[in-house]
Amino acid sequence: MRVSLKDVAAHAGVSIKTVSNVVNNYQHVTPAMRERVQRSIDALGYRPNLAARHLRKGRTGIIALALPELGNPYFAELAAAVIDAAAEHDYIVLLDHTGGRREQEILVSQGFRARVIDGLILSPIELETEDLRDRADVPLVLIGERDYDLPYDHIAIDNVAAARDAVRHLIDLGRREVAFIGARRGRSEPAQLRVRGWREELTAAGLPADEGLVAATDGWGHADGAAAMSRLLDAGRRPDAVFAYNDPMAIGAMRVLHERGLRVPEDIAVVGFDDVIEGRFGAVTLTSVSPDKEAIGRLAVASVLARLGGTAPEPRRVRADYRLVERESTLGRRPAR
Amino acid sequence: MRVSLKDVAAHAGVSIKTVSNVVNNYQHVTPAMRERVQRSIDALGYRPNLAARHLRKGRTGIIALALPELGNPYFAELAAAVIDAAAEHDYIVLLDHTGGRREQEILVSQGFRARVIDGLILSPIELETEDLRDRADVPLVLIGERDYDLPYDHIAIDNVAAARDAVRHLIDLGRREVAFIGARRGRSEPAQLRVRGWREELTAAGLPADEGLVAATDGWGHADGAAAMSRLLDAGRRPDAVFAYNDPMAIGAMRVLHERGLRVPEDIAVVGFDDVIEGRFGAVTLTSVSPDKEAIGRLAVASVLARLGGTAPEPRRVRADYRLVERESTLGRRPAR
DNA sequence: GTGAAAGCGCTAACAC
DNA sequence: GTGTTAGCGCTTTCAC
Repeated sequence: MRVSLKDVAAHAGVSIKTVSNVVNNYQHVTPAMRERVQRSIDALGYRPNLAARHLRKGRTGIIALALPELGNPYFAELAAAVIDAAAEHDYIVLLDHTGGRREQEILVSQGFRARVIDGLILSPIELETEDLRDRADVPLVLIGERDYDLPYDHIAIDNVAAARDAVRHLIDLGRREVAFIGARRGRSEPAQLRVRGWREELTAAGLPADEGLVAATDGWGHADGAAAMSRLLDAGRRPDAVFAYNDPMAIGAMRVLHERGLRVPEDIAVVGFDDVIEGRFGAVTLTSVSPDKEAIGRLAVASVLARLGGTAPEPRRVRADYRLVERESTLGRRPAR
Repeated sequence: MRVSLKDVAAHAGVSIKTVSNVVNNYQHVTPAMRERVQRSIDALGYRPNLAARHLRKGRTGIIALALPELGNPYFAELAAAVIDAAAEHDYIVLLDHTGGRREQEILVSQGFRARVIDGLILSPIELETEDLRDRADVPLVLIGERDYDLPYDHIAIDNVAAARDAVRHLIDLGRREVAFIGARRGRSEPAQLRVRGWREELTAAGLPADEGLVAATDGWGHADGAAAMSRLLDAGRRPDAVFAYNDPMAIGAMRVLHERGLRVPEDIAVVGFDDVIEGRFGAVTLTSVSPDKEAIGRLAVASVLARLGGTAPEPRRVRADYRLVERESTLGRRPAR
């Protein structure tokens, strides 16, 4: 059976409170007493019962992280960053995946799936502003590329600027017809900011932002990128560059180009988003926007904990860093990886 | 403030117990009473406090899943499978990553990091048999390719057989010098079973199992596979086939072959392990052993819960299915993906 | 079928 | 500095 504070107290011949003091590193305990109690703790193999502590304190020590999918390495790496950042504050992370589906995201945001959490970090895809109006009581922090006008902290890179940088890079290389792969059908448009960046930069360069070169997709995986690329080509379009919503889609698109005998970057240059490890090891390495995942994770955790501690200022947008990593899919083979 | 059972009881003019009965769907409650209480529950927006319930029942409703890393999509997909399987039983999953480091794995196995869990599913890399002798009290289920002689449930595919199938496939294609990439230095040898399969199948085919073609690595990512491949080639070896410990390593190796102008599969055929999505979208799609991740996740969860429920039989090994998916990296371009 | 009361293990007042 | 005690919100005997 499990040993409790009481057992330790009896074993050490002291009161429960004293044991509690030792366990919680309370200041005013004499070293002698501390050691005596510690000995009993070790002898009995006492481990605090968190459920009881939580009941008492009203805190669980758990924050939830809800991501669209784990299979995308970007989110996997982000999850690792959040888990590590939380661990530094003695918090543990409960991971959930929404599949990027609105109903799931709503459920998660209302604390349905994980009802034992102190706070929630959510990366929404389809969630709409109105879904967040009436929420459960735990602090919520948003991460990712959607743009919401709501009183929650939101950690993200500047998606418009990053997209502009990517398109600028392509234009600087002399490309004139830049396709965008990965806009979304329907009213929910997660890629909105990146499409906007694409449009703004083309316009700024005096180039037409040809909406016929914007390929919508249902999902955001390799296969969706491949399908979108195929559709574009089948429609008779032959852009000289492709900017994809994310790396998996860019890689899917490159596979199609390869199958059709089109060379990357000679015929078509490709830029992705997220800088996933996979992009560094293909036959053609992938140029990509690289968000500082570690910072996003760290900032998100800090944000939740600040709100939990009541020390948080007004809800705010926090910008994480990013940089454009140029590789073979735009520069060609010469430069080393 | 949070509403409790007591509040609901007062509001409905009944006792706490009656409300509890309704909340827990206890059988013997008159429909009239049930509805009256339900109305109060709805009116007050009552939601049960899980911490209290857990304290009382001694269960938390949480199981932990400890994986070497999330970045590897194989583990990410496995995590998704476990999360879904657990959700079907109203369990939530706490995800942890060990980095495949022994100390971390020991800590996790002793329930150090997550002390709120009812059970644990662990995928060990470096963990040794002796590390598991003295453990915390929650049920433990092992998954993955390590082989332990210990009284815990262990869910895995037949790694030796799968490796033999992979090598057999290469031999059937006429390959005679099959390298193995991803053995491990040091005493801990996670790849052990796969190396054994490699050795057995070569021997069975009357071919030499040339240990000089076994490349050891420190990690198991793309870069490790690339480095191992480079080393092999730099040492003057020119196998006509490579069997890699996992897909990322296989892809890393293919990148090196590509850089050196060696063709896959004409010059060197490549087989990976895990059937990660990435392998289906490279310039050369990757032949790979495809474990039934969904089954592994489902079986692991079922196993933990059975042990929790006390309905579990003797600790046992459970074999999940797998199949060899043949693609361009062994068959060449002709067959469709 | 429903109510009263004990207690899960812990923390935090408050006494001493 | 250490002990006593109440009570977090719930489930669960056991009466009624």
